[in-house]
Amino acid sequence: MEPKETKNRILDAAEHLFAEKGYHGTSLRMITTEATVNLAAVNYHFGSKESLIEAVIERRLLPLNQLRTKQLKAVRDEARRNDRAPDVRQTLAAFIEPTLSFRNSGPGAQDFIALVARALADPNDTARSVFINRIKPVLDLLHQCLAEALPQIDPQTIFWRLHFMIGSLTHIMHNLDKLPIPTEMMPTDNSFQEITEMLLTFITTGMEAPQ
Amino acid sequence: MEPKETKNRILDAAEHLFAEKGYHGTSLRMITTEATVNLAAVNYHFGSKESLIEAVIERRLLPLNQLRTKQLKAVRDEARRNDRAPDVRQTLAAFIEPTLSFRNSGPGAQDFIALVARALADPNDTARSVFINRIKPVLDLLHQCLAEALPQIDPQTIFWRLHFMIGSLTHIMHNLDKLPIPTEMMPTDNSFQEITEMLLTFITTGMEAPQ
DNA sequence: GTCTATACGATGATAGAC
DNA sequence: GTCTATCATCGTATAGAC
Repeated sequence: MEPKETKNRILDAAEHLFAEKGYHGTSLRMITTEATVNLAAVNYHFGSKESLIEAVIERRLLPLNQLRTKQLKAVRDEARRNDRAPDVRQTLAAFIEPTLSFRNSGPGAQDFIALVARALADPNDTARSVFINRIKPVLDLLHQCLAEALPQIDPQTIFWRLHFMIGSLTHIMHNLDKLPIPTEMMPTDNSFQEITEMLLTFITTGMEAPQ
Repeated sequence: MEPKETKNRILDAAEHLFAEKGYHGTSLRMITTEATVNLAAVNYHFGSKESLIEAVIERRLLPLNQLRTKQLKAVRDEARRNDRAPDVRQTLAAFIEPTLSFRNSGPGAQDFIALVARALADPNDTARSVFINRIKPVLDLLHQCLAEALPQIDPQTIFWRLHFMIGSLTHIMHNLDKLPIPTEMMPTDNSFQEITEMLLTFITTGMEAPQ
């Protein structure tokens, strides 16, 4: 078996199981069984269970953050070229849309989101600090763009509203297909796109609220 | 030892450890050691580990939901008596403020919030379904109040905005003292109250946004 | 009724031979 | 890279002391 093949099979299985059962709820045996590799292969390729979850997170997060950064800079630079402030909704969309299209890129991506949601809820998890450290530069850039877009609002207020936004985003991404949703509350079709628009309206309006 | 004393010691220790290490990360032996009771006391008083976490959740959640329900009904009935629509900010405050004052009621309450955040992130956790089932009636009441307050907005849209709000609320409650917050972003004093006001402004404005 | 000491079967982690 | 023997720890059950 090619070496890359083994590593990826382990990463896929780990992503899936960590998402479903949590870090402590998943054993190395479960992972290696699902990946149909030998138990000791994890220690061989990744060193430890803890390094494995770090690798799982970085594999997805690095390209995602690159895309977010690229889109944010595009919005900011376009506004600067035209000598005006960036549009708030456009700025927020530049951050949010990569997250959402990523979510629809496959079942592994949804597992990853569940994994991140877990990591954020875990006060001691190593996954938590990996995630937070990696996303901080993107958040700083987003904050800077919003400060340009909303000069009338205190940067401190923008900072907190940004965290309210992150709460809404992660909550809805993680719970969209897990919530007990009455049928009459479900948008008719292409529901995901509609809910995305609703979210964007909600947070854009909240972000622009007078102090 | 008084019988209630033992049960409460177990509940306190379980709340603390489940919040810190998660359900699977906590063993009954850790709990009974921290509570300085015998290992078998858990099974005697609660039957199983799973029943124990249910008891942990219900102990806090029932009074909290009663308070929320009472305040929501007060706002609604007051508005009806005066033959006008309920105020949106007041309605949201009736739901949110008990949560926040509860959070400040002691260290055990903060553990409980961390526990709930964990439960919400866990797709399979029994704690999750206990929490969701218990809070559903309150959410239904809140939805009904908001529909009265915002007749111009589609109930379906209100429903989703309500979930965006819950995301913001749980995220900020859980992460308030865990986020890496630059000192210049921290409100000068009584920060918790200020952040609450900011949250209320954010979600009220978002909730009232034109469709 | 309440608590304790102890045991059981299952399962996970790990080190060392190959 | 793989296999296996070994050990720790888990949740739970039970018998009996107070």
